[in-house]
Amino acid sequence: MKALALAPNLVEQVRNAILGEVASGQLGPGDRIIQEQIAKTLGVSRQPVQQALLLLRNQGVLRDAPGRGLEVAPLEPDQVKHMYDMRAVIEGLACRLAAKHNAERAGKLGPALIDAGRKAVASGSVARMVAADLKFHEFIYALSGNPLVAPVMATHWTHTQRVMGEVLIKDETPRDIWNQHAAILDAIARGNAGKAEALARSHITQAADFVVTRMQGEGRSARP
Amino acid sequence: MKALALAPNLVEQVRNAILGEVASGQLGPGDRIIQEQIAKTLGVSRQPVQQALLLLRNQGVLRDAPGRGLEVAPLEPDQVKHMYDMRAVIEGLACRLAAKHNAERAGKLGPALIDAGRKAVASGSVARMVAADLKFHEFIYALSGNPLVAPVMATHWTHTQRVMGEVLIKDETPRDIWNQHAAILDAIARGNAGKAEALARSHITQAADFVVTRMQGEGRSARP
DNA sequence: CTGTAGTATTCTGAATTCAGAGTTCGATCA
DNA sequence: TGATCGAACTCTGAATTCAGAATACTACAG
Repeated sequence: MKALALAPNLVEQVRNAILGEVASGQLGPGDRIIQEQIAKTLGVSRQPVQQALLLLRNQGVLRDAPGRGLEVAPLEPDQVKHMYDMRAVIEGLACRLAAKHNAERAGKLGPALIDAGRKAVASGSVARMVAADLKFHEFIYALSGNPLVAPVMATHWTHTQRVMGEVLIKDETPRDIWNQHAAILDAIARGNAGKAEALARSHITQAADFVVTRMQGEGRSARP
Repeated sequence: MKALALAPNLVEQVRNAILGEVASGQLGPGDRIIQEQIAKTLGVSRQPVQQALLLLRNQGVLRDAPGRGLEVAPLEPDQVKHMYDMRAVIEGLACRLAAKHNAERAGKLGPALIDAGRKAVASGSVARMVAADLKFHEFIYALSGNPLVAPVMATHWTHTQRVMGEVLIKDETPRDIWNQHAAILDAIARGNAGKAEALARSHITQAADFVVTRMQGEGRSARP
């Protein structure tokens, strides 16, 4: 049995709520964040809100707007590029470790995720595609056996969702993402650590190029 | 001019104070963290303390001790190994980027840091050695031009200081760290991104092996 | 002497209150 | 008409207070 689930903090709930607003575009870059307003909306006091905001600021989702509190951080193409650079090497590490330590588990459980992903693409729903993508990568983070990977990447996925929200909504995105995923999984399952790492890196790098180009084409994030 | 330095938060000060206690060994693994106690000691209310603790918990310096609040996270060799794995790839990224974008600046400003480091080793002071080490690496983070690197690595350095405090105090540590640093710097200055990355990785990996072996030899962290 | 039940204490999460800094709007003067 | 000074308001950081939960201690029974 799962035993006693530790109480879901108000702080955590608030954090997720705000994160959701940002990722879904309800809150756009530059929008001001007012503690009391959020507190009232969510029906809690300012205390947990303040803590959640502190966390989000430290993650880079929000940033100081000196004199007027916090605001949603803008999504500069440069920033996104930096983000993806980081993601590429960490993802590479995860794949390398997964190949080294969990090859057979990858071979056993991975194909189902690939299938699910391809089905999501077929469905045409961006949300489902992102979800399947996330699931595949989280699977690899778990296989890596390094508990530090997942939390760091969670931050990056937050931003990724924002990028998706702002850039990819009205776009054909499939490309051959899932072929790449399949190739990565294959390398891991064969225990080929070096190849797995290299493939993962170029997978992320390609995604980065795609997204950044798209963003620049859009003439950066618009504000009403 | 530097303009108005943004107010030094109570939260930040509290965070640094606690971090210092942990890094210096005043607070050892497993020690309980009592909000009110810290608040009284530092002469502030519990509010900023609580926020600082939240941050430290998210960084992994503290961890939940269900039912009795927070405690200083133990330093398991496995954990340290994972930490260094992460550090290795990020450090590799930083060096690669530095070589790509800031080769000549590295050649101009780097040698002074190498000298300073060798002098620190000669002085025999562990604290100075760690400080010089940190300074060299921070220099590279700056050269990388990726603003996400430094913050992530700051976390790792916190832990590194703890490891140093617990493991290396009574140890001869020089080895050829600064020769390795010199080699890395050279590769960066020549713009050889691939080599810089590879050297950085093996540099960190070696350090990891050294530290982890030492920790296991010590029979993990002692509690009185 | 050991195990259990009950009580008292301690500590945390959350709400409320307080004080200070900054901004914005309006009025007055050039 | 435009600019500057000033007052009121808004928002944040920090302190204080409140309520609930878990632990530890003590007393009692077996």
